[in-house]
Amino acid sequence: MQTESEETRIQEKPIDLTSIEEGSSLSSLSGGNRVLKKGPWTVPEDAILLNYVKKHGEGNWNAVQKHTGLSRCGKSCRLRWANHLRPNLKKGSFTPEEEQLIIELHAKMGNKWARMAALVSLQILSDITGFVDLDNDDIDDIIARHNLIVLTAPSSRLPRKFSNELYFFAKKSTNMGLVVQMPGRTDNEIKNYWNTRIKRRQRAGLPLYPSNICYPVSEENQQYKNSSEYMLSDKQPNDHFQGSNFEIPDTVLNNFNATHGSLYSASSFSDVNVNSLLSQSFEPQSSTIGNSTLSYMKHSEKLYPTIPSSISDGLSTFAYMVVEPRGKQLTSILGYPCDPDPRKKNLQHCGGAIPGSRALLNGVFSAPGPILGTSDLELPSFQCTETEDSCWPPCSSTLEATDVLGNSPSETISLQSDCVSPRQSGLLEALVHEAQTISNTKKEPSIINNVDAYDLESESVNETKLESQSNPSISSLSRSAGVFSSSTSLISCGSVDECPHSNIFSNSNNMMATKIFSSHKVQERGTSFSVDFSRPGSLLGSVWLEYDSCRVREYSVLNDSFATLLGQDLCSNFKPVPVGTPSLTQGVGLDAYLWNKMPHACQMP
DNA sequence: AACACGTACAACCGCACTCAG
DNA sequence: GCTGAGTGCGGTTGTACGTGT
Repeated sequence: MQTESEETRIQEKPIDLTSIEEGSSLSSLSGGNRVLKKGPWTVPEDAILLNYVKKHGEGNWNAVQKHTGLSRCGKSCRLRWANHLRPNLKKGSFTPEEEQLIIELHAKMGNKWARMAALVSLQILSDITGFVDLDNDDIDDIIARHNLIVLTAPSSRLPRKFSNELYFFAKKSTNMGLVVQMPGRTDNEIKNYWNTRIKRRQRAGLPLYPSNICYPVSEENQQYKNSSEYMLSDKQPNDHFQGSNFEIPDTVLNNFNATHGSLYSASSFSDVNVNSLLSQSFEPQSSTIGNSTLSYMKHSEKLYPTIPSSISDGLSTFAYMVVEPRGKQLTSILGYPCDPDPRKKNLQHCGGAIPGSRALLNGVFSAPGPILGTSDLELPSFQCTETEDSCWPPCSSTLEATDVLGNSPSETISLQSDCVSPRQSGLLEALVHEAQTISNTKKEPSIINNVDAYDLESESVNETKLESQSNPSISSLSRSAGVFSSSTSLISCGSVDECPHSNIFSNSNNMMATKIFSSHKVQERGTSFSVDFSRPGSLLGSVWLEYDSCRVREYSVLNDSFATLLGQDLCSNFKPVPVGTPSLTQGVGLDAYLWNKMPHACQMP
């Protein structure tokens, strides 16, 4: 927490490293006699770190000092980023619902702050979107009973670089999918909250857990310890939760089904993406990508009445991408103040780009983001709040397409695709197909990524033209391609007819092999699905696509995250769950994998 | 106004884990 | 298999702020 006086003091400092180092009254020596500053971060330091992440992405924090001269150790940089600079952090007081959830989670999990943070963030997602009303139920049970496929992992098992705020949801038998990067609470927040709460309660002589938290902590924790897969364990210790009446609002789903639409949701599609845009201004804008222009809509429900208000209400925090069915517009609904300007509607067919995404294209990309020093950002943190519509608003900046590795924009990716129709197919399925397509066509050396030709009406997975650069990662992903799908359409990642070039972005340098989850159902029907999760664009990028331009570059660290999450070895480790295999998802399709039921690679040991 | 105390939060520290070489 | 770098997590500490006396 930075006080006003402190902030004033900080802002008086010039933004140069000298001042930072000179101001290191609290400093220590590290290796090489490098003086490392301790204590509160200053605005210049934040700017340096932000700029670094913008250029290089997350990770390799120790390199920050080397590359920027910032007198902070890598751990400090990571912490600062994770707890304050990272976009989509929800700050402010905990809501009663959050508090209740924390209590429950702590009763079940103990001091697993990071994991609790992820789950609390999930609740936040629920609150905002209305898509998943967790209603304090056990999340695993919810996921199972509602046929959700969830790609998430307890943060402790997440591979490196994977944002533990990143979740993927897919409602089976629908065309809906959610890819969400949680506007979450940090573990530190929850930890602090809990500690203060404990102290308060202890001081007041109150029991640690309210009476409605009836399961003993020790027992739960013991079970938790015994289960390496708590989060999505087969049998949760609190099975009494299963009696809860959780329901995903079918109306939400039906609305989309009615239009054969699909929904993506993402609050932030890339930490780095957004972060990279921090220097951008806040101004509504449209984006031009190739021949396409992206538009942002402020009031999505007006333009797209099928979007439940509960969802649209959350657009200030989340970015949603609605993928309309074939013959309809592909519309991006971004979780930022969108421009209802009808003049920009003509751009909708071109799909969308996520503000802040690094999915920068050859065209002009609208990159929303606060400008340091020009926005009313809360200092020292830049995180969004639920109600901050101004968080990551569109801006009229043009970003040079530069990937996380600093590759030049000229290193573009040529994408070609036949139009995708999400009808009768889920985005995920389309993605699965995409990966397969990649696998089948990876031999084409000149282009990195493919674009799906995914005729959902016929459920054919042909007509896809993949032009993929000869890339080891592609090969890797192809080899590791597995299946992650259900018999029904899960996610429609495709574009529409008007968008013949559904492009997925990929950073060849960061591309990782695919991890694909297989449904026995899929295998039963012999469908060879494969999802290129090394190109999270398959999950995400496909909706913030460049449609007209055939050359795209993937700058999304989110993609990296997905790729990392999905890893490189899943396929090899993956063992399809046999039909009839007992599952926690009793009565639920086995393709609704929970973590402990997912392919091994999903279960980070 | 000054002080003490409690609260909230940022940041640091130590340990453990992962992964590449 | 070993080692070191990088990273994540939980515990702890430091500090600013609010409030009551």
